[in-house]
Parts: sequence; structure tokens; C-alpha cells
Amino acid sequence: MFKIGDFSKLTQVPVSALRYYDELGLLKPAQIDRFTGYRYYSFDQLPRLNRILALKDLGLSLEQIAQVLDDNLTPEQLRGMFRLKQAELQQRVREEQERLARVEARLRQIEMEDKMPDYDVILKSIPAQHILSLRQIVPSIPQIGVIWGETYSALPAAGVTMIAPPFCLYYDEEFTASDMDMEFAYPVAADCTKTIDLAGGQQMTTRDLPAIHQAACTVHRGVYSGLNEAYVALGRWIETNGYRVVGPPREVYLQGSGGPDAVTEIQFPVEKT
Amino acid sequence: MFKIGDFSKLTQVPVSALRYYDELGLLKPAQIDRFTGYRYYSFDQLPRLNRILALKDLGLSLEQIAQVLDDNLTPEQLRGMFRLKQAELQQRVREEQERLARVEARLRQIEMEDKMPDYDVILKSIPAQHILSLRQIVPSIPQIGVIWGETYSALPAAGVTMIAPPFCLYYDEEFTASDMDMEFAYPVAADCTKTIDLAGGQQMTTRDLPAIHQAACTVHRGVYSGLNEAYVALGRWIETNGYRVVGPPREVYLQGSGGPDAVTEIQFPVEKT
DNA sequence: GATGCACCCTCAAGCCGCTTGAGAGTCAAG
DNA sequence: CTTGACTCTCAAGCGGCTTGAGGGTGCATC
Repeated sequence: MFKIGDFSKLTQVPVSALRYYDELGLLKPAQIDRFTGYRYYSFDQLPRLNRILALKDLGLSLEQIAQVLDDNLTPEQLRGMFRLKQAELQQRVREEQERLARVEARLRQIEMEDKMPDYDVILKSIPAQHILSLRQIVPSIPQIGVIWGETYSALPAAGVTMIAPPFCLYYDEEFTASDMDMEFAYPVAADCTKTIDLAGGQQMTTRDLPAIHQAACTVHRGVYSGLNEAYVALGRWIETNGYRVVGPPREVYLQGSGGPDAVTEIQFPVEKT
Repeated sequence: MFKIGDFSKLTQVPVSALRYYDELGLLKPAQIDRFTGYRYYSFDQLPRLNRILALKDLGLSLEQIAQVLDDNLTPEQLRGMFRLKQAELQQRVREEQERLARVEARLRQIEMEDKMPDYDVILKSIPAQHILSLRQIVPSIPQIGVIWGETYSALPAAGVTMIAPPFCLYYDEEFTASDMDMEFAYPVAADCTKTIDLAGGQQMTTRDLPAIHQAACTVHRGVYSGLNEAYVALGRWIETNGYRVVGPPREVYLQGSGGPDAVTEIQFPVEKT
């Protein structure tokens, strides 16, 4: 019989942990002095403690360990438990490896530029939306503003209200500054079905835009001409982190002044390669 | 300006997390209604929030993120921080991979035997010890008990007290049941220097036994003839988990009755291959 | 103007696996 | 009989939130 301190030295488990295991009923001392409350342990408890440590080392929670030790589960349940743990760990290893790759990319960037990068790229999902949109080949960049003006002013007349910031989709595979295949989109209520005829003979129509599982996104603050850098940053992030683009990027005009206080989000649908 | 719920939907960050970031000073709302306490957020806060999310995704703590965002550290500190994080993550990936390998080994074993294995192997370090010992070629297994008896009875006469359970070291590379090269050891006080002459003309002497950085250990309960299985289990564990033996194994007689309540620990010094 | 209902607030507790600390009692050696 | 090392219990703390209780707000509808 040892006092807790001796048992702690023997097993290299902290006294506080032994007391905690006692509290949980995971490892009760062989004996407790009923007057002083002193815990006394015996060698016979080593196998049980070792099993606790071994299972803990496999990543099981103390609650799960208690089950394995006491609720003598069926072999079936036992297998299930470990298979689950295996899957969990595989997932975790993958995640940590990806995280490590991201940290290394960020570190290289800091070492090159000697400061934090200007754009932070995050992955997020984008919910399905119902939009009122116009798809068109746009001859030049200045035209974009014109089209936004025309389409926007047509909304109230048609009794349509935008329920989220407008955005556009770029369908060209490569960047071009002329004859761009673009779609101008206004998110509208899910039950809205409309067709609007515009001055130039084109039509805006409502349609569903499916959800995007994963998109690499970044936010640009300032005039639109600066968006370039954001695209560059996003492109680099996507490449160095092992993703690839799987759909047309979107430019969301969160705060659409076009001036220095404009806020624009760029979203690239991506997939892990 | 959005209320917290709208900002939460926009950013896909839970309301409770936004409130928590406010509390930490990590992301204060652009404005707070001084009468109702309602938080109001603006688009301008998106870049900051994105940076928070990006850094969180790299594994930084919120405290570290606050530093990066506000205490604008020197590029030197910044690099240091990320290099540290990199090292941490490399370590973690290794650990999780090893853990996964252990879980997979255990799973295979459960699938073979349809129950938890009888022996749990754990890794631990073994501190340096000062011992009084006798190294000898032992002709046969029954002789072992005899030698323990002789050496043990010589201790009191020499005024030596054992301060931990006795153990023996096995120097043979392979298992043999005859002519075993063994050392019988009694842990004694660090300042004890003695030579004891035994009946057969041999001498026990004191010496230092260095610490073992890592040892694979398991505990056997019961008669000594059952130790075999414990050795088998240990050997298998060492092999399947990618370790190799780097020193003579020890058999520690924790509860040395030799009967069914005997408790023996076997320790193999090991190294990751 | 009353009533819903969805939203917002603050404050406190809970999660896990312990660790740390306060305040008080116990044990063994000198 | 004192000293000092140990033991006990109980409470709080860690991180990054989440959950819930209890109560106030804001806007639309009757």
C-alpha cells in the first residue's frame, strides 16, 4: 500500500490526476482511510492504470475509457469505437497537415515581404441564392458601371427588392479586359419570378444559383482599380494551398460606392486538388 | 450597419463568437447603442474579421491574434511567431500520425482476438538509479530464485536497505533458458558504496545505472511462468509501433511473492526507428 | 395601441482533463 | 514536541466558445 505521492512517483502520473481519476471513478484507491481520507494504492492497480494510460494515449476520452474498463462492451462495440477513433484521427492528421502547409506558405510570404500580407484569404461556403440577373458580353471595363446603373434602376419599376448585395460572375477562364462574359446578379426573394426588359433589348430573368461548397474569399477595401491585387493574392493562395478553381468567380459589391470606402468581396469556388 | 445577427449570417461566424470577440477586444462593433447595448457592425470590419479567421485557421490563439492585429509587432517577432507555430504543428502532425498507427494496431488486434488485449504497453522514462548488483551467468531458470534468496539475505548483514523494488537485467540478445547473462539489482541510496562477498565467491558491488529516456513497459500479474506472454505482447508492440530495443530489458519485482498475486513489470529500453 | 414574434442584451455555468492554490489536517523522523 | 513533507477538500482557472435563464427591443400585424 502506498500513499498517493508514492504511487504517483511509481507511475509518473501526477497526484492531481490520480485524485481526478478517483473522483471520476476511473481508478479508485484500493483503500481509503475513513478517518483521514488518505488514499492508499496497491500494486494490483497498476494494470488498470496502465490500461487507462494506454487508452488515453490512443486518444480516447476518460469517459470512453471508463466504458471500456467497466461496462465491458461487446467486441462489436469495441471495434466500432476504435474504427471511429481511427477515422477521427485520419481526419485530424489531414487537417493538421493542411494547416501546417498554410503556415509554411504564410511564413514564406512574411519572409519575402517582411510584413503581414495585405489580403487574408478564407475558405467558406456560399449558400444557394435566387437571383435576378443579366448575362452579357461586356466590351470594356467602363461599361460595367453603365450596366449596373441600367439594371439597378430597372428594379423598383418591376417591384423587385434586392435582399442581399449585388454581385457579378465572370465566366471567362482567363482574365480579359475586353469582351468579358459576365453575369450581373441581384439576389431576390426565393419565390420571385420575373422577366424584365431593358432598354438595349436584353432581358433580366430570375434563376436559382446553387450553393458553393467551398469558396476561397477575400475582401478588398477601396477603389475598384485596386481589385487587381486581391485577385493576385487569391490566385497565389489557391495555388500554394493546393486548391483549384471549379467555377466562375464572383465579385460581391458589399458596399458599392466605388470610392475609397467601397468594400468588395471576391469569391472563387474551389476544390482540394 | 447590421445588427449582430445579420453580420453573423454574412460572415458565418456565430453570434456568440462575435460577442466573445467583442469581450476580448478582438473585434469591437463599429458602434454600440448606448441605451439598448445593441451591437452594430459595418462592412469595414470584414477585413479585420477575415484576418482573425485566417489566423485562427493557422492555429494561432486569440491572444496571439490580438497581438498580431494590434501590437503591430516587428517583422522579426512576426517571423518568430510563425516559425514557432510551424515547429509546433510539425510536432503535432508526427504525434497524431503515431497515435493513428497505434490505434490501427490495436484495432487489428481486437479484430483478431475479439477482445481487448491482455497487456497494455505504455512508454515511460525510467530515472537513473544507484544499485547494488551482481552480474552472473545463470545456468538455468530455477537458479534465479536461489540467487535472489542468497543476495537478498546478504543485505541486512551489510547494513544496506533497498529503497525500491529489486529487478534484474537480461543481457542476452536473444531469449535463452540456460546460461543467461543476468544482473540482479537492488536499488540503494545514492551515496551508498559497498562491496559484499557472497558465499559462492562472487561479489555484489554498487554502481550507477543511467536513466532510460524511453522504455516500453507492461505489467504482469500472476505467477512468473506467465511472464512469457507479457514478453510476447511487448515484443509485438515494439515491432508494430516502429520502435527498436536499445538496451537490456529489466524485470522489476514490484510485488515479489512469485504466487498468483505477484506483480512484475517488464521494461524494454526503446528508441523510435 | 395591443400583441406577437424574432431578435438583442447580460450574466453564469458548462465543456475537457486536468492544474493551481488556499486553508487545514496528518505522518514520520529527529 | 517540533518540524517539514505530505495529505485532504473545495474552488477556480485554462481556451474558445456554447447554452440557458431572465429580461429588454424592434417591427409587423391585428
